[in-house]
Amino acid sequence: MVDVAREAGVALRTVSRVVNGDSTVGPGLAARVHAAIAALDYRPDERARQLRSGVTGTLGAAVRQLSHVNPVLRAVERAARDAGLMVLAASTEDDEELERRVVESMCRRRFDGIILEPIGTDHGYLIPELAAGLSLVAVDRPVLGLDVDCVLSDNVAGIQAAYSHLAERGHRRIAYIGDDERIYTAQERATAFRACAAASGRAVDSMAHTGPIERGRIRAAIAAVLDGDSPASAIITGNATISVEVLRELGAAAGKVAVIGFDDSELATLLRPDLTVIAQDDRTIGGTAVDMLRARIAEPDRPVRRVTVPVELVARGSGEIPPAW
Amino acid sequence: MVDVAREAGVALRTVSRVVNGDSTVGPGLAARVHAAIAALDYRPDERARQLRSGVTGTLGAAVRQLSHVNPVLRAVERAARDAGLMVLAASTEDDEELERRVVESMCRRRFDGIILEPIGTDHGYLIPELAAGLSLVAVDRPVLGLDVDCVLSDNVAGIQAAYSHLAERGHRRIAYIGDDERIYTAQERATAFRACAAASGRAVDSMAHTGPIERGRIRAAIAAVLDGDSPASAIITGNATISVEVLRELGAAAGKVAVIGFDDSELATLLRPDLTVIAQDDRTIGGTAVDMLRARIAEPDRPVRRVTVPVELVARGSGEIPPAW
DNA sequence: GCCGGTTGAGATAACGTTATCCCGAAAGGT
DNA sequence: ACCTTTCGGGATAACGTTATCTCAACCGGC
Repeated sequence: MVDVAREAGVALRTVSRVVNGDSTVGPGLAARVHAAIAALDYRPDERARQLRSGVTGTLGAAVRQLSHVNPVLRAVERAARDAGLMVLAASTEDDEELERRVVESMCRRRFDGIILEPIGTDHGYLIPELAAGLSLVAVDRPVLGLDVDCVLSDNVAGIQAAYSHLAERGHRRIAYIGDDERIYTAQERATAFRACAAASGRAVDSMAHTGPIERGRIRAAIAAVLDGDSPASAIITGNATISVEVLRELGAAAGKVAVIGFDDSELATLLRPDLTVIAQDDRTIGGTAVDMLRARIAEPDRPVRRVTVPVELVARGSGEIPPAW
Repeated sequence: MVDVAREAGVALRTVSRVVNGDSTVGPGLAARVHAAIAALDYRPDERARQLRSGVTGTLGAAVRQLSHVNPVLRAVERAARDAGLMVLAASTEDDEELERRVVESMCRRRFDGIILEPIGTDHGYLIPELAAGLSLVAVDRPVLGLDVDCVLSDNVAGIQAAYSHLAERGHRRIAYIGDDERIYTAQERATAFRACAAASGRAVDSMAHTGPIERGRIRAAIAAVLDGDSPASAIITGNATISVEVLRELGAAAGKVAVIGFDDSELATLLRPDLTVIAQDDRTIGGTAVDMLRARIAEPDRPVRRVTVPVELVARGSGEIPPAW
């Protein structure tokens, strides 16, 4: 910048004014400065600008896997863009240690705020950051043990809707195959399922199968649920990946048993019959997360809010298969 | 930092030494400084550190859609992490203007280098950045008109492999349904297909259908190719999204016509028969991109390299369906 | 001819770090 | 007792910006 000033024969401050489009600089000087900028390949340094001016205009997004389908992240990017903010994202890979490194790195860069899909149970490292003024909104799962803004889907209502949908169509034996219950959403959905089953007076244990997503486990769960003297006539799955694996294992039998999947996906309309799903409102979740983050940035001491976004049951066929008597 | 120094009763420079784990500071003083850091909720400012020290340790990734499946990005993140670099990513949304904003923003932040999935045809805005020392590697598509490092899949060999695979199994009428040819890879694949068809002495035009991904267009293309007096017995698709749409439209007819899809995906083993695909070597593409970027950062004047990564035909069933005579 | 207001532009001091240079004291050798 | 090392630590000056203050010149009005 000092070189540009010398080249243009003006003061340092005038170069800054030109770069920032300050109107108090005459057109002649501005042209000289622009010429000097082009001649010297001058690039302004955002870090120095932020350091001096104090504004960053940047949001961080720490999500499980950047390279996976993540409609919430898409909504976050869109909402942030509409608000004139830039989003820089990184993956946490479902690794607590990596999550910590990513978030701390974003803090050191003084991002205005962070949207986090939290993993694991120990978020103690956040305490000093929050004390030092970090604005944070958790998405999809709460930050356990810490009073932090968050936006969640209504998992319980989703499972209830699926269960009722099936029960109303005459299903008496409804099974649930879900993800590892160490994951918050998986635990919440499985618990909701067990409550539904218990409320309708049925044996719970034989119908709820949860654990890590492995082909062998899914196959065993399906076998346990469909074989035997009183087989299930309907299956609710715990998330999109489980849905894929269950449908893969069911194969030709997919038309014989009712299936409702948690999470919508492009697969849902590829299969025959199309998959009935409990769809999360990703647009609303992402948009709300950005709104809440901006509100917290503007007013750090505002009360913590926990927002639950409704889900929607989308009937497409697989959930409307009647029980085989 | 100056507050911490005062609190601990040491010089500013000593706080910096402690934060950076400099061994020349005595354990007693270090403990005092750490206590002061904790007491004052001091967070080091990465921007100031970078400004002074000159090192950022950060790579930018500008990809089409963060929230879509992108195995290359995953490989990039992994390789960068192994090299001790942080990756911050943003979406370009297939929008030239947004790509420019994202890349320029990363430049102003002085990221060490950028990995870019370039879109569109006009990358003139990159010229001054490159002149000013930007390290950049293009992935999946080249930066048209500019001599820039890039890592590409061997699209031509992939199409040739698919065509031969089908021809060897007796298919005489092979069709291609691809993406909009304004997209580089789509154009390259379509051209390769036409060359294959011409080489085997067949009419080309009626068998190659390209254009934007819209359900109506795909349906019309399939109808044009399968109906009529000499219907195609095999279809090659131009990318994963086209594969999904083609299979959706084929429906029950999917078992009657051979299909080879470009790009592997989790869908491929969900359908019956499983989908034969031309799989890109995402791991190698991502890893190579990071290697090349690091090499260019280390040696800005090294000659530009264009690397083509082989693809692999994975036979799973759908590509081995014999022609129906 | 003087005064108040506007307008264009320079000087200087931050922002929060680290690099460089320097110094005092303790340790070790003759 | 003196000289040299080594080591712990301080003072000061950058890094590339912008905020704040200042100042000169110009202009119209009375």
